[in-house]
Amino acid sequence: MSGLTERQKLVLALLVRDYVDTAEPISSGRLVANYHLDFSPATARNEMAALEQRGYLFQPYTSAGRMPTKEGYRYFVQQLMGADELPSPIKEMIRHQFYQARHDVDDWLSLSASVLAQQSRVASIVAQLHTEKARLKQIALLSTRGRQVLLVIILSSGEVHQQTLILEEQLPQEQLNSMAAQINHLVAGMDTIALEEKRGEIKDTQLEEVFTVVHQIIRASEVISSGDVYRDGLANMLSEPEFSEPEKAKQTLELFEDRVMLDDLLSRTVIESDAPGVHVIIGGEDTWDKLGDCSLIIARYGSKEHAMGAVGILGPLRMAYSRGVSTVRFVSDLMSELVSESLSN
Amino acid sequence: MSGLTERQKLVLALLVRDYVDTAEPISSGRLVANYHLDFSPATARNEMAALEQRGYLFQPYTSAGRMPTKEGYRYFVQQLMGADELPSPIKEMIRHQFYQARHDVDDWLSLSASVLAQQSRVASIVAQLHTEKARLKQIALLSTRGRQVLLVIILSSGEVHQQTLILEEQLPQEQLNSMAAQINHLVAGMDTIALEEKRGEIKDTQLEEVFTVVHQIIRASEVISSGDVYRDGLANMLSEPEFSEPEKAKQTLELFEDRVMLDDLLSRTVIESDAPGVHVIIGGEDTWDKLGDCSLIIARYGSKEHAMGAVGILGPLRMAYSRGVSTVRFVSDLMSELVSESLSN
DNA sequence: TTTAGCAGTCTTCTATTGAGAGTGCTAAAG
DNA sequence: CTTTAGCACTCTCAATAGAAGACTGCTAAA
Repeated sequence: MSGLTERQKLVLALLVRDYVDTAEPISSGRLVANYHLDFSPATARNEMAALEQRGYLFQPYTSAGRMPTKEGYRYFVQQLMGADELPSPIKEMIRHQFYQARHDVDDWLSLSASVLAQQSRVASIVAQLHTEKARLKQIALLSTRGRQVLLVIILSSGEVHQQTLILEEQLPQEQLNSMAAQINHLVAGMDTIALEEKRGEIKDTQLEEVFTVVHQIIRASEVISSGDVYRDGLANMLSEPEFSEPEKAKQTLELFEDRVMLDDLLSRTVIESDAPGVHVIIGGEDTWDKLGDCSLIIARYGSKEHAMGAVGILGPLRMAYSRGVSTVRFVSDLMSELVSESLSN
Repeated sequence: MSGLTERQKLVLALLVRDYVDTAEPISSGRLVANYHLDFSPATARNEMAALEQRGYLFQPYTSAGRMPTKEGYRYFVQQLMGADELPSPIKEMIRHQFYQARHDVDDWLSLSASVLAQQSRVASIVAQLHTEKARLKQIALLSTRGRQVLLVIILSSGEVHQQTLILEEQLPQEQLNSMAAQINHLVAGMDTIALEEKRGEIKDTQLEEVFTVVHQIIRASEVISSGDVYRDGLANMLSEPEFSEPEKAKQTLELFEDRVMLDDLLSRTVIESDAPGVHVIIGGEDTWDKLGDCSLIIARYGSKEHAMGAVGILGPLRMAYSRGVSTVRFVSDLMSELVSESLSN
C-alpha cells in the first residue's frame, strides 16, 4: 500500500479542518463548495471512499457525511498539519503576563496553566517533574505555632519540599536552628543511600524524627513522579459537544482528577521519551487507553539537567491541533527561557 | 399565617426525603404507599396543596407529582431534619486515616477534602483562612539554585507563605542567613503599618527587594481571604441527574474553578458570621446568587483566635442534607481537635 | 479519469395518537 | 368539620407513521 495522493491529502486536511470547526460529519458537496475545490463532489466522494478504505475516515451511518478516525487525526498531525503560529499581539500579551509574574517562580506554573486554557479553549495541565537523582542541599526548621514546625527541604535540583511537623514538645527557634545546622552539616549533598548510612550517628530523639522525615521525602523524590500539578480550563471542555453525554464528561473529569493517572501520563510522555519538542497523543489505545477519547498535547520545559516540568493541554479528539501545538510550544519555550535565565548568574 | 400542622411537617419531610432519593416528582399516592401513612392520598393531596400555597413545594407541570422548592428545603433543614450521625465504623475509619497522616499537617487538608467527597458523594472544598491581623513572626531565605532563593514567611498565626525570588546575583547561603536575620531583627512582630515605617531604615538594595516582597505578602494576608483551596469529588457531581444538561454542569464547574468566587463564598459564610457550627446555604438568591442551583454545607474548624479554615461540601439542591451536615460537622470537629492538639505544648 | 444523474438509504423532524400518571374538585361518609 | 372515594380533566411521555432532506454509491457518459 503506497502513500496518499496529493489530492487525497488535500481532502483529508480540509475535512479535518472543517470537522474540527463544525463538529458535524462533512459531506462531499459541502467540502467542495466551502473550499472552492476544482473538482466535483463526485470526485471528492471517490477520494473520501479511498480514505475510508485506509481507515482515516468513517461515516456514523450509511450515507451521512464523514468524520476523521483517530488514525485520520494522527495522519493529519504527522503529515499534513502546518504551523499555526500564535499571532504576535497574543504572544506579546503572554510575555507581558509572565513579565509581571517574573518575581514569583510559583506563579509561572499557574500562569502557564491559565494561558494554555485560555488560548486553547480546552483544559490544561502543568506539572513540575523531577528526573534527577535527589541529593539534599539543605534543610531549614522554622517554628510556626505551638508544637508545629515547618520543615523546608531543598534538593540539589532546586526542588523545594515542605512539610509541617508536630514535635513532642515546643522548642525555641534557636534550638531548631541548631538542629537544622546539625543535619545540614551531617548530610548535605547526600543521596538516599548515603543518608541511610548516617542514621546511626544521630542520637537525639527529636533530631532523629526530623531525619526520618527528610529521608522519606528524599526517597519519594527519587521515584520519577510529579510534584504539584496545576490544572485549568476544565469548564472549557464541558462546552464541547462531545461532552454533552454526561457519561463521557464524567470519564474525562475523573481522568483529570486522578493524580496517579496524570502522573503516569506525564512521566510516560515526557520523561521516558527522549525526544524533545511537542508530543501529540491522539486518543487512547493499548498503551494510552486511559486517555479514552481525549487527546493530549504536551511538551517538556527546562533542560534535563535542571529542575523541569511539563506543560500541556487535554481536549477532545476533535481539537485544533495546529493551534494547540503552537500554543504548547510557545509556552514551553517561554518557561524554558525563564527557568534557564533564573538559574544563570 | 401560622405554622405548619404536624401532618404537614410530616408530609414535607417525607417528600423531601423521597425526592432526594429518587430525583423524581413525588405523587400523593406514592408517598402514602411508601411510608404506610394512616391517611389517604386525597388527604395527602390536600396537605400538599397547602404546602404549595406556602411556597414549599411546586409542580413541574399541572398534574405531576411535587418537588421541594428552595424554601421547602430550607424549612426542612431548619425545622424538620434530624441528626443523621455517621455510622461508628465509618467514623473510626476516618479517624484512622487522619491518624496515619498525623505527622503532616498539609495532608490533613487534602485528606479532609477526600473524605468529604467520598462520604457525601458530592464535591468538597477545604480551605485555609486567615482572619487575624497579620503580624510577622519570622522569615527565612534559602538558596535553591542559581539566583533563585526561596523566601519563607511565617506569620504570628502560624500561617506559612513562600515565594521563590530571583535575585540580581547569586548569593551564598551565609549571606542570605544574615539578610534574613537582619529583617527578622528589624521587623519581627510587626504588622503592615509598622512595617511601612521601617522601610526607610533599609539601605541595601537586595535587602530592600526582599523587604518589599515581605511587605506585599503581609498586606495580602490582611485581606480576609483564603490560602490554598483543596477540592475533590468533582466527578461525583456529574453523576447527579441535575447536571445532565451541560449548561448547568458548566455553570457549576465554573463556580468551582473560580477562586475568587469561592473565596467570597467562604469568607462570607465562615468569617463574617459569628455563629459557630455548620452552615447550610441552599441555593442562590440575592446575596448568594453566585451559588445558583447549588447548596453549600460548610463549617469552620479551629478556633477564632487561631484563624484556621473551613471545610464544606457543594452539591445540587437535591442533596442529603442530614447526612451532609453530620459529615461536615464530624470532619470539622476532627480538624479542630487535631489543630488544637498540635498547638498545645 | 472525471463527472452528471439518479436510485437508494438512513436520519431527522413533525404530527398524531394512546396510554398512563396524577391532580383538583365534588359529594358522600365519618 | 375532617376525611375520603370517585371521577373528570390535564399534561407528559413513548410510540408510530410519514414526509422531507441529506448524502452516498453506482452507472454510464463525457
